[in-house]
Amino acid sequence: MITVTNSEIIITKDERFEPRAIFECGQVFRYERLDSGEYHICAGREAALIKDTRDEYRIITDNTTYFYNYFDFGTDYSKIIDSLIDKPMIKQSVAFGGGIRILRQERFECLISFIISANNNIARIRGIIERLTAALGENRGGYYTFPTPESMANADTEFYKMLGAGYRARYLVETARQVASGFDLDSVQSLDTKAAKNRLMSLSGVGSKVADCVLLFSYGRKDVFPVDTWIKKTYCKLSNNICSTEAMREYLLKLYGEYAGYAQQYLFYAHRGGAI
DNA sequence: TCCCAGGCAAGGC
DNA sequence: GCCTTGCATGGG
Repeated sequence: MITVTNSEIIITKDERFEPRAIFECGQVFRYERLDSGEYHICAGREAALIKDTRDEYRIITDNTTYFYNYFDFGTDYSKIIDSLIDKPMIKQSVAFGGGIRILRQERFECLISFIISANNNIARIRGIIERLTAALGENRGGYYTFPTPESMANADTEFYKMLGAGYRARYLVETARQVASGFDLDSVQSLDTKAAKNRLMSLSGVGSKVADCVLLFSYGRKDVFPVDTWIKKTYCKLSNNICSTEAMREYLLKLYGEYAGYAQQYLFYAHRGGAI
């Protein structure tokens, strides 16, 4: 059961909702696990604290409407799992990470985050994003908002190198400037998935994998299948030895169908986490 | 230490 | 079109 008040969202533990799985499955980077086991999460201009009590989780925030949508509480995950569970390779992954929810993230934040993610590791990605928000975000007393396209467009490549972005610095400048000067991220939603992907890939630093992640995590598209190095390593063997990135992506997309994006997250989290 | 990371762009064929 | 190569950085 999910209960919403004006200061918290309460989720009983029989729901598909597991903070550790949701935050540590690699879909998002602006979270912190506190010593208490609570999670502090920043998203766009908002923030929330997720508490774990004996019988329920409580999302403490002054914007419950935002986080109700952010955590995708309008979607029935048990139904999705039911439709996936008999497909190949999925059962153990769901047993491990069945509490994942695919977050509905801010588009620009998600785009920038996954440009930074290219050929990078999660610990470093988090550090770069943290320094980026501290430098260009707005201080809201305890946390920073994600920078606007305009503020990012006004910085130069040297600035992003200073944050540790390395050779991605140029991509960040170019993409921020494209978005700030008229590339309409919202209008991409009206396109079908293939056209939306091509549109996103016209941005600097956005290739097939980053575009899939952005579509999955901030456009609610589930007919995508991001293939990264972990998926590649694991599924070369399990995909009929179809091992080139694009061929594997097509194969797994077709195999899991309309819910491929969910399947991908369950598989990624379980395999990368070493559970399988 | 040395390998590697939620890949991409550019250049060669 | 497909394949190869170079790439900045720091975590483990």
